[in-house]
Amino acid sequence: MSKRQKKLSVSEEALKKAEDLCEVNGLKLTKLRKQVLKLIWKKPGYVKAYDLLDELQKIDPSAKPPTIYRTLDFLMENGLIHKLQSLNAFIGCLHPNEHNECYFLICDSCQKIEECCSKKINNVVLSTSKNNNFIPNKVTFEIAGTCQNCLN
Amino acid sequence: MSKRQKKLSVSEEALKKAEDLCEVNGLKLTKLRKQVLKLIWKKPGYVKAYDLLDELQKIDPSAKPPTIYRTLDFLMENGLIHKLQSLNAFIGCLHPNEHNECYFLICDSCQKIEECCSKKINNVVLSTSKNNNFIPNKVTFEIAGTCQNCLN
DNA sequence: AATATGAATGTTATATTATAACATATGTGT
DNA sequence: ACACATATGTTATAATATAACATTCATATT
Repeated sequence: MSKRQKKLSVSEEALKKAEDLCEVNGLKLTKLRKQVLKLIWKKPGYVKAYDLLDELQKIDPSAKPPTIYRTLDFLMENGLIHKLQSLNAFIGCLHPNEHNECYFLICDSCQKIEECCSKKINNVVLSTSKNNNFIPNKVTFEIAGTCQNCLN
Repeated sequence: MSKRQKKLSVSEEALKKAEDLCEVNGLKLTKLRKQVLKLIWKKPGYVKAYDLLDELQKIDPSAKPPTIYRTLDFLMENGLIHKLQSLNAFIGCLHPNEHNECYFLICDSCQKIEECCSKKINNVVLSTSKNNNFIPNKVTFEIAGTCQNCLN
């Protein structure tokens, strides 16, 4: 990386990764989809669908619930965002592509989310699935609690 | 157990456990709460809140959404049922009392749920929480996929 | 028994989350 | 120019959940 190259923000980097990933996989990251993804990354922590809709309507007044939900579906299907099932909320994915199982540490106090990946989790999912003759498809693993910061 | 003693069904046993647990802990398993718990156990697999409401209204026509949701809250708080976050659905708990972490294998095809508990899961939650200086409070762990039965 | 109290339930209204169904536009290949 | 598939627009409504306040009920105390 050259010295002159500006360091990208997390959000910019996420956008760039998304563009690359779509390019490579022949997916269309349309204007709408890019806008929504940007809005998701704009807020720290997670976003609710209807808050997102409010934001989007500032840019595009014709946006309606299906606009958001369809876009969220696209982004989820392609691993660019995750849904937090215990919160009915959405969050950008830090590492689209590289998906093995990930899980989330959700701070009840400050609403920050830590996305984690671990072989251990993956192993537990695989081994326990195997023990139960179960073929896993989609894993939801969310741990709510209190983060370091909020303990003090 | 005497030879004459009838073997209890899963549902009957669950009700009995619930009664005992409430007795011991000074909780009131009111008529309403018992009715709802019975309805939850009546169906194999999971139940949706509004389906439960429909059932309850057959017994008690005055039942309304808060009736159900308040009762579900009581049952959840006291470990008698679980909420499946990825389905917005509820299911009776097989082993109230003994709660360490449990997780759910959810068959997408037949809607059957396997509730599992494992030290491994518990360990993973603890170790990864520790690594992140995170104090876990509530764990949501749901694996959707296909069960043995549905593979054939 | 009368009364006070808190917990549980009843009741009305509404908030929040999500999708169905159909219409229109847009991009791409022929 | 045309056909086709995909994406978006639009209207309506379904599904999930809670707030706020009123009433009832159990029980503990007097």
